Amino acid sequence: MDFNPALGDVAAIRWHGLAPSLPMARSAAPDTCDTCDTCAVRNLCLPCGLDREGRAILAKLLSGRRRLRKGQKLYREGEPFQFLYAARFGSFKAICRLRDGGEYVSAFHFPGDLMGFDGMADGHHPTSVIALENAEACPIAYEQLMEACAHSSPLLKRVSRLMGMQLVREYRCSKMVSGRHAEERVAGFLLQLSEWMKERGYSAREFQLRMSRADIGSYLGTTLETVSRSLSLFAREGCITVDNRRIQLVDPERLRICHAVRTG
Amino acid sequence: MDFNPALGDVAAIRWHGLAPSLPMARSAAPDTCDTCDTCAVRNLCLPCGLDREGRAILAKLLSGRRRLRKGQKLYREGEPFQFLYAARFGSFKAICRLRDGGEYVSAFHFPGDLMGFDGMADGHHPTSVIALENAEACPIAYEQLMEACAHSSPLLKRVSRLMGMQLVREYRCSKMVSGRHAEERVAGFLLQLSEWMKERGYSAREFQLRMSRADIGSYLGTTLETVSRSLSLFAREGCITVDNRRIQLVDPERLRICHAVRTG
DNA sequence: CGGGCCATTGAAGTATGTCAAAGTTTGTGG
DNA sequence: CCACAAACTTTGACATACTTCAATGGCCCG
Repeated sequence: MDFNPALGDVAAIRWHGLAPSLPMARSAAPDTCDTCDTCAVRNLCLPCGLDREGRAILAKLLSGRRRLRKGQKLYREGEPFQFLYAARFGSFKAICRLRDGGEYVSAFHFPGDLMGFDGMADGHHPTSVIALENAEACPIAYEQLMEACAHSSPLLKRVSRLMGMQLVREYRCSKMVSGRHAEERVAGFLLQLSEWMKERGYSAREFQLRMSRADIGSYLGTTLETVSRSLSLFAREGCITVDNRRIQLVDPERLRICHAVRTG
Repeated sequence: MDFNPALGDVAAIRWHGLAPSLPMARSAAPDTCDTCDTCAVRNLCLPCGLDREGRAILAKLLSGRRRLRKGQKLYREGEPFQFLYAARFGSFKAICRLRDGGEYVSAFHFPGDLMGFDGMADGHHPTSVIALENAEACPIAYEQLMEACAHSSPLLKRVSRLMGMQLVREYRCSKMVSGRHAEERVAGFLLQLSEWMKERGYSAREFQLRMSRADIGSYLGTTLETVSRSLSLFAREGCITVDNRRIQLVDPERLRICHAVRTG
């Protein structure tokens, strides 16, 4: 495969009328440079907690960004694993093909998340990652990152921690799904989303769903109809308001109860 | 908490009439020493692929073993994360408490697996790991391991790969569960178990389940009754034979079909 | 403005959870 | 080594939460 994941489809580069600029090329403008210092999510992402030296090392690993329009793929299932990607803005879903041709959503990613760890096992990505809206991600060459980790203990610690967080996120997901009724799953999903929004400085009470009901259903191991019905139910009970993809958590506490214990 | 995870319950040490020997103490007998060279699963575990130097570094990190009787805990939920544990023999389950007091099985572990990565995220284990039979695991001090990784690039690569495999295992599990009917899940579980047995040099066609039907049900997001019924069904159809916990895969190919597509 | 995607809601069928009872295996203590 | 108890497994009957199928309406993008 002579496909360079850091480059991607040419179509991905032209976007919103911007002049096509190769993402691997270092930008000429110094304020849109490839250090993390100006990034909105630097406190969630790799550089968080690193000293000046660690960040200098990190800066050398970063080279340009990948800009994606809604629906475009950051990487594809089966592609060789060469890069981790830090989500800069926009949101993403990871999908996984099943033998029978179906697909399911295995994860959602938001700014500050590191994506692509799944390729570490055997050097190929088992999932595809798709932008749910116009989005941008910073490719990080994995080999170089490991090399850098071998020289910078703080960087190694940071990377390990992020890997651990990825694992824990998986756990939390199965915890949310395991043995729970559909409504509890949807309630849990909304609460988790609210958490994520809060972490990123957005309102925890009101937010926009970036994914379809079908995506949510797939992620939660149920159907889009059940998701829709659950949302309608919560709205009828006054826990939330739903306006298409705009969600308002009117009574998060009650939603939490819905999540924890089955409502009668 | 002044509980030393590498030491564990004193009861865990007395086992099968063996003289109590502190697992942290280096064994006097040279052939039961703490290097990996004599271990049955060295080709699945950490040392795999490491050169002489890498293994020498690794040997210095290992100090004794944790011996557990059936039902005893290797580590507990909430405990500070200090060690990774390499499963040496026996099998394990990881359980995760839910808010409502219930528990669910989040993973099974077999010899060669590295356990405890989940603690990397915030320094505490979110799960407990319990021995399903008499078992032994090698504690590896995490801080020291990271330190060693900073000096040995091959070791770092090996550790990263194992972390990746852990992540992928999670993915595979959700893939097995996601959107599938109970029978397909059980079929998938048997096939995965068969894989694991084969990897470890045991028969892929005939093996003993180390876990209860309830454990399997919990792991697969269903009930013990459904697991039992699925097994009975497969047996009636001639795909497998079931003698309590002894399973024989008579027709793995047909089982694979049961796993992939719904049988009519 | 039109077409396609997405969301909502209803009705009906079914897979699976729940409850219960009986049989089996395993472990313990005399 | 045997006997008893506890834990586990199997199987049946029943209830129900959820999927599936279908039809309608809204939203967004070209």
